[in-house]
Amino acid sequence: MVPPASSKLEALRGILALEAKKGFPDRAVAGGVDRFLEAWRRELEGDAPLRQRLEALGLFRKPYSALTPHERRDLAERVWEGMGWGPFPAGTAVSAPPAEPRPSVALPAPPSPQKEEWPPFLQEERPMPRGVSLGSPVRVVPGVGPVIAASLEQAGITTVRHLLHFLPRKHIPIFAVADLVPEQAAGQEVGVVGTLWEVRPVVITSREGRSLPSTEAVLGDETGNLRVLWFNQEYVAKVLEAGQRVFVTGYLDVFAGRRTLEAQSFEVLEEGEGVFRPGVWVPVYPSVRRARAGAKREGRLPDTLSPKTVRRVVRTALETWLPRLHDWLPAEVVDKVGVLGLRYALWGYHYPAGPAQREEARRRLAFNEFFLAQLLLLQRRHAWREAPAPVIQGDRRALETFLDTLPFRLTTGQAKALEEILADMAQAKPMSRLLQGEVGSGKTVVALASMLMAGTAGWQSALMAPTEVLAEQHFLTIRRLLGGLAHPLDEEYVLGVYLPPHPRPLVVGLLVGSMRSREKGDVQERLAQGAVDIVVGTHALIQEQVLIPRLGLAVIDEQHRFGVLQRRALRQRGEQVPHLLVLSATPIPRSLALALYGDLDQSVLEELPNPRRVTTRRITSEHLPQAYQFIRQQVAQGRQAFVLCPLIEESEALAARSAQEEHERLSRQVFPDLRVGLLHGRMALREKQAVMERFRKGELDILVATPVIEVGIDVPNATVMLVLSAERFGLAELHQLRGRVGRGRYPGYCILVSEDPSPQARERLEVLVRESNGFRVAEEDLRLRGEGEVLGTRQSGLPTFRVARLEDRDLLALAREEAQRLLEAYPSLDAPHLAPLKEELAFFLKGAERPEPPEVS
DNA sequence: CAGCTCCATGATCATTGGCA
DNA sequence: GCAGTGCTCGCATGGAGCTG
DNA sequence: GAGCACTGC
Repeated sequence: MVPPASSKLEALRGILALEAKKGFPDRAVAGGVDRFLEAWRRELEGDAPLRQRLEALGLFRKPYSALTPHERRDLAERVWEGMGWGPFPAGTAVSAPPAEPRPSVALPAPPSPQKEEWPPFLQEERPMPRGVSLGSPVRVVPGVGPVIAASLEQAGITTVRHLLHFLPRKHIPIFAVADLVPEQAAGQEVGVVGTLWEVRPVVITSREGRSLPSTEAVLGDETGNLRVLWFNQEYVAKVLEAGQRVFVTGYLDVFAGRRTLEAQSFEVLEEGEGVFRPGVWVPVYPSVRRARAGAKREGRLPDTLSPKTVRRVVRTALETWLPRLHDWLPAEVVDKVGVLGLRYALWGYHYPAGPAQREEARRRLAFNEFFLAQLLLLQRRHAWREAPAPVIQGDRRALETFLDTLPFRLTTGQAKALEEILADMAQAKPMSRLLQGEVGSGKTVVALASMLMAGTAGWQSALMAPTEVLAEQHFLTIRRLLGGLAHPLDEEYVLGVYLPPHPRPLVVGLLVGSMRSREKGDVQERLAQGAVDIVVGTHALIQEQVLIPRLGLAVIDEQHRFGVLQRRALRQRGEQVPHLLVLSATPIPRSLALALYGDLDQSVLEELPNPRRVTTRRITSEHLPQAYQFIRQQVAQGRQAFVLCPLIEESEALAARSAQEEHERLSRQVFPDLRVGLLHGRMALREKQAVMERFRKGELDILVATPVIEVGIDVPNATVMLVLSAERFGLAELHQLRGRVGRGRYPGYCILVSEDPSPQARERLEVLVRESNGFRVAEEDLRLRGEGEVLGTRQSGLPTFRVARLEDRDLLALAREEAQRLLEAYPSLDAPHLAPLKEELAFFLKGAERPEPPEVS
């Protein structure tokens, strides 16, 4: 029921004290003191003695708001003494007589007046209790029983260490009441800490007439008061009572002119719980699914652990373990780099006392990621290069022959990269090199030249692509590049060329899963006999029982996907460790490449052999007719056009369908008079080859395609690239795609069609309109994805970077340096004092094993 | 298209009465 | 294992955006 | 009010 009216005495006391402190501005109660008084007076009907007493003191005589500050002070003092509350709090002087109450805007209200202090318990140094360590199961955390433990484990959190590293999804800022203005708190969940002055049940009738038994409360801190409302939660009124200190989160709303907090959760605070105070950010963790315990009544059991539970568990883990946490990063590194100690970083990432703390904490954790990653990469590199590789010195004259038959000359970049590769292969140490350059920069030529050279030296090579489609593309490209040579052998899947003065023809074979088994067997057999010098394929190459006895050079086209694990598998493929060349089509800024490919040397193809002139524009589908008109014009001038339909990842079928539909539509309705072709990944290789051939020859005017054409199509006469649903593509991908046009004598046009009105989507695409340099596009892309989407995720068999960001390049460089230094001193990290580090490294590495997708189809 | 998660929303009143 | 005690946590629903 | 952790058997 309604609390007795007298319980409001405490509230009144608080209000008066607060008014006194601030100089009687009538701001202690949202909506004015009068609002409070009036409501109260009504309730006092049932308590005549008290009412009379108060009236005698003059409390209800005139509206509070009508009094001058001096009169208010007199009144307050009178009431205070009259009620026997002891000496009246002196407070500040009455607010300066600019008689008018200050306009509320004049309150500047610094958002977080507190200093960002660290909780003192972090400094304590306590020994780890016996039998317990960071690796102990979560069960050992006080408050975690079988159910919670099982739930956490299901979410991949099995040990205390996991708990400490279970990072918040976001934070809820705690505000001082006065700072809680709609402009500050708009839309986001906010927290407030304060004392309850009043709690009462209210019934709210929803618009549809349902009645929601709810709870209303007034909460105050030193800066003001706030109405708090719990919809449909009557029990709150029974649980909370006036006088308690609570922490409440919710959404700020202004209803009928009053600020109201729509509560989401609350927590009663014990005395001295200092964690919750204005300025601090409270973590919100990803929700954890509740483990279905013994099939107890499933009725009305939320199937997720409550956020509060998760928060509590993590917090007790932090509080219990941080004081005993030993920083595994050597102290001199911590000092030199100038990052926080591990304890502070972990605490600060969970419960930062302000933005500065959070950023500092984040930087330390980012450094962790970089540092551990570098250790892994460097170790990996070391391991790779430990075993001897064949010394390969090809026939230079044969190389000349090949280069001479090309319709173009190598750029200086290509020539340089090739020399680097050849030099590496001539060493007895396995090459470990990354060749970077966007599509069209001529990576394939370089790779092919290298493989041919290996062939002339009597060694086999394998070129591996992440998907069958790409493997086929590579094969076709190679076939074209070898076009100028004599072909003693020219089958669908096998191709042989003479490379004078090398006496024996060099044979290139294709090997992908979808080939007929007879042909597959054929290629495999020849491969095993050493009769195929260069094999192009997918993982099938290394996963199935394919023997490549004289494998000397492995080239991996790392289209974002290929993991280090596969690289490792390569090792066992031949009789020796092959040289390794990794191709990457995504230009990555050099500094960043270290983070992902730190185990590889780098060759970069910066310039394009044929700089394109491509004009790029962004339109919405309203303007499609004009775009079609434009295509029509170009075709009339003898040019050709691509129309690209998005590939929805993992769903070749869908993409094929949408491409089919588009093809249908264009050929029937839009361009019935033109020759429109269709190309998608589901078509048989033979068909694809035929379609592309026709397009190349100019027998088709328009080619509707899926991103199959990303690689390998080179049709100088094509000038228009129309991309539908462009927002579904990555920027780098789009950049590559537009590289498909404007290759010949004619300028190219890229038209990006996108409906997405969001500013982000627009800005992304605008980058392409503005930038023509692939590296800069990539950089912009990374920058825009920034914040949340970090370093391109699971690129190279490394764990995902979770907190590291692009802006942390400085840290990356430092991490690399320190990792190198450390490994020089302790190559296998065996020193006793590095044991914790090794342990952490293992923990970090585990993050890499899980997300590696099997990648079979 | 489905199945998840996450996130936002959900609602009002009463201001009197009248005298040493 | 099992029961008893004492603790903490506790709304409902619909729409939106993401992943498979 | 229910589930859960924890305690003591």
